[in-house]
Amino acid sequence: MKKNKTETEQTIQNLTEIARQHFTAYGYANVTLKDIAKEANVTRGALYHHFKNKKGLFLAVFEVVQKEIGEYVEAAAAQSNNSWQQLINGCQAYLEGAVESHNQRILLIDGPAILGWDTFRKMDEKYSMNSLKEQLQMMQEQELIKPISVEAMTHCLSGAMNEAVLWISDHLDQKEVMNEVMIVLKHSIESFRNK
Amino acid sequence: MKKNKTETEQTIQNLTEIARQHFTAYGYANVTLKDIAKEANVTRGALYHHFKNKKGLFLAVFEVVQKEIGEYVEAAAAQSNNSWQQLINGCQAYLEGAVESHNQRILLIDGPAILGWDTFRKMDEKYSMNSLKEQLQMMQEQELIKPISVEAMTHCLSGAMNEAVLWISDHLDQKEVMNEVMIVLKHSIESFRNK
DNA sequence: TTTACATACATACTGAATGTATGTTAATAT
DNA sequence: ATATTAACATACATTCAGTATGTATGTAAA
Repeated sequence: MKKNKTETEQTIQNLTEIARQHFTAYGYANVTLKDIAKEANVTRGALYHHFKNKKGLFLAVFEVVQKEIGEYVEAAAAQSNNSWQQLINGCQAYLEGAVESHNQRILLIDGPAILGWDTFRKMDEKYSMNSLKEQLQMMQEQELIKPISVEAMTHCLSGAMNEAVLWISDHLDQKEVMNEVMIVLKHSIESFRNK
Repeated sequence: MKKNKTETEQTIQNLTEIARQHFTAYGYANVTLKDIAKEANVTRGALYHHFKNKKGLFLAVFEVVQKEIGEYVEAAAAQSNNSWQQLINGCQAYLEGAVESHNQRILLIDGPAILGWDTFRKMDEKYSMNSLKEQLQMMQEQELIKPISVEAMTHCLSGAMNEAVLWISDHLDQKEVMNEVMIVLKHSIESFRNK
């Protein structure tokens, strides 16, 4: 019953994708591996063959989601060559990406709880938070930004955005609310400017 | 085996307190009701008599923790009669309270995941976030603060602080790191000032 | 080309933990 | 004095995660 590589790849991707849908819709605790396996037309045995355990499956999904958003942010930032504008673009893209794709639950709610804060932190730094930090770092080295702790700025901005995402996402007029958030963020960022 | 009211009260408080310790130390998913009941010298039956289910027990603990911190924040703010200073004091107190009491896990990690975002949000608004919002509201009405969305400011500040708490709490030099955060927060807050 | 082995699953079982239904005892209201 | 109900205990059902084992198939070396 051994399948060739592309078929195997397909099985894994199937499971990951279906798992993502389930985690997104119902939340980690309310998802059963049985249901996921069933929907993917395999048994739980197959699932356990490819993933260490339920947490392992979640981790795989989590990585996919973070990667997606990370790339979206980078792309948005790259559309300008003004440092300040890059920063703003990146922030806005992060909000948009996280809100629109309905990834909040995986990304911001279950993520820390299931993976544990330390793992979550490492992942977050690896993907989304890192590009923010590097941008700030770079701007500080160019003396565009005051000599404030870059780490502290990064965490505060990141935290503000994460909370904002959750807040925005349960509003009907998301565009409106997001604009309000962006105004606040712009003010904050502006307060870091070296005058 | 019906006990009088003070004894009953004691049972409930016992359970709540022991539960709090367990949730704090091990996290919601790694805590069993059996262990909690055992440590409180009752059976799970008693626990289920007083609390609807595991989530209900967690909710009770969560409320206690939030209330504690909320009061600490209010007290700190009340020590000044300058609006700006009240705001700063409140923020610092929140950081201190959340960091020092090792409540991060209950408050910021398991809270949203277990209670669900909507419940968590309501609780958060009821206790900690509400006083922040009212303070900002008041200051805006006095035209101390620019006409920016108070809600947006509140969420951004709150989010920044929550993330900061988690970041601070896995550092050895917490005082140092907290100071760095406070500098960032002060800058952000300052950017809201009406000039 | 056969043999040895690894891979990709399926099946069946175990164990832990939540939740529920029911029983029992003591306090309180009538 | 008695009925009722609160405060538990006990026993049972259920649901999943995880594990152990079995099996068929592909692959690579002898």
